[in-house]
Amino acid sequence: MKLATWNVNSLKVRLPHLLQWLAENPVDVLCLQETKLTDDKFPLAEINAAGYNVVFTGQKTYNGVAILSRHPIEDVVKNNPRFADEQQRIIGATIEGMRIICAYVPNGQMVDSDKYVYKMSWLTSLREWLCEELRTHEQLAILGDYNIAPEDRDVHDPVAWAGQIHCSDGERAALASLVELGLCDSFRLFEQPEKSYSWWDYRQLAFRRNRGLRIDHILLSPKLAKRCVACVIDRNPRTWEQPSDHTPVVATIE
DNA sequence: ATGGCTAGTACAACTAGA
Repeated sequence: MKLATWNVNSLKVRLPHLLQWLAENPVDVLCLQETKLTDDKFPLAEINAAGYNVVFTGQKTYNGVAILSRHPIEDVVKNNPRFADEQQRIIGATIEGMRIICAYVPNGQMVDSDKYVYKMSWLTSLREWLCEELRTHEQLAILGDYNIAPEDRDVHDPVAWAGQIHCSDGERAALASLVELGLCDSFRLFEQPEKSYSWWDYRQLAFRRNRGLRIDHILLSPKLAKRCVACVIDRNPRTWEQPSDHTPVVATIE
């Protein structure tokens, strides 16, 4: 089983990339973030034609998440039941006995801003909900754009980013508290190339200079982590014309 | 140098992303 996550930064613009990537990488499950589409505009027929079932929850202009699957999708949940949220940032479902949660964690904008406060309370509530979900689902994966670089090695310039948004102690502690639930960062189960990132700014040739952050993650429950044999970042779509600023992350479960 | 791109909304510049 291959599980993947990709922040597409507008599914309307990136649908051709999505279809091309799926044709080259026929993963079992793909979680999308930042679809930026209301549900009536979701490209259901195109995704079905590519061989995928899909569930989604979106809104105008911002946010929006979806789960694509080659297998049947059951027990769908939209948003965190413990957190009343106008913003469509979470969708979960059970696929082949695995609980799959697709999450688009708030950006936070600036440390101590209103958006940062929202990000932190969103993460606190996420932890509480995941704690419950883990009691009933031993095989659980939470995939998405966390908007948090876990460690300095996940940041191209740790000095410049020290204490900044995505790298602050509060955000890193919030991510660590998810890990304390028993979830593990599948990427770090394996030896990885140095300077591995999943996002690069559109500006100043950041991708060409590999000035990026690793903020897209696949966290696995202990049972799934034991079965995980690989986790890779696929930089290839970031080289395509008119790319998303994020690139896919793929975990392989045996 | 707090900018630099990109996408959405809507048709002129804004907000937002990270």
